Amino acid sequence: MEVAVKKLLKSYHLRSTPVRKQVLDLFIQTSHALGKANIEAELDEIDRITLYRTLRTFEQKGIIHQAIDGSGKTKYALCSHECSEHEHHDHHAHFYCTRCEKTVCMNSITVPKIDIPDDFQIASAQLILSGTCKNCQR
Amino acid sequence: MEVAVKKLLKSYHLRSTPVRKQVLDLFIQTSHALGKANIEAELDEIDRITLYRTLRTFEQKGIIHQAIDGSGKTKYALCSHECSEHEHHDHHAHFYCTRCEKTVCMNSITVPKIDIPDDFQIASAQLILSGTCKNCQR
DNA sequence: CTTGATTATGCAACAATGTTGCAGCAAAGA
DNA sequence: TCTTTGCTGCAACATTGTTGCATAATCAAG
Repeated sequence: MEVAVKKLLKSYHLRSTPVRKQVLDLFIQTSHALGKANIEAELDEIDRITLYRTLRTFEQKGIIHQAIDGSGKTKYALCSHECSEHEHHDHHAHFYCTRCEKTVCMNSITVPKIDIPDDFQIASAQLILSGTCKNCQR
Repeated sequence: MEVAVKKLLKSYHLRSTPVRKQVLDLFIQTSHALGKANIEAELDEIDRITLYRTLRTFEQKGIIHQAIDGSGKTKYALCSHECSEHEHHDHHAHFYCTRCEKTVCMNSITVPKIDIPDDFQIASAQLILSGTCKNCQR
């Protein structure tokens, strides 16, 4: 897997550095979206600023996307394969569990077609769902 | 109008203070959502912490709601009349213009019914649209 | 109109997050 | 191995979020 991550980075024209490999690997192994605090907790000793820039770079390259969930914290999740540097395709829903505070991408749910006044040009649409997830229900 | 704002505050069981009147008045006169920085710029000399608490209070009482727009900044807008302390009804879309960075509520657009896996209990749903608004198109 | 109970304000202080500049170091290809 | 290019980590600072506390203002009762 070490090799896979390396290849992945290379395919995005990014250098394989320890930080990037760790962060990317963490995203691959995690099923929910991750905030900076989460990542810093998982990867001890990681530099705050380097992480900030790593996430920014990954986002620009289309490796990860922001998972806006209304929690006020910026979270990120792996993009689906159609994302690229030039176009993000994160038009799926994000579900935020208010109990465990985890956010997951729901790739199966895409944002329905919306009827908009002509005055507005829509470039992207996102759907935020919140409630309680399976694990948090009794 | 001075009187109207006062009455409005009273109807929410809030004391009429200069700060609250100013902030509420600003919301009434503004057609788009406002972030803390916007408000501080408009109302010079306003105390940062007081503003923070004022917004929190207004939100709790159902006077304003957060307009999440993916910009990373928390913005607020007036609630429609159906909101109360106990239930927010901000299930309309928010449109974020990436050029002028203004966010507007689109009360006419409600979030469509979504088909969700049984595992999840949805408590609320929000729709974020972004692109360019009328003014920012040439 | 005064007064007293209650609530709001503003300051201090701190945490978390976002952001840039820069010097030194590491990666990738020649 | 060397050189170029890009990444890292530190310093430094801005913005936002948040709580405690003493003082001041509001509002209703008298």
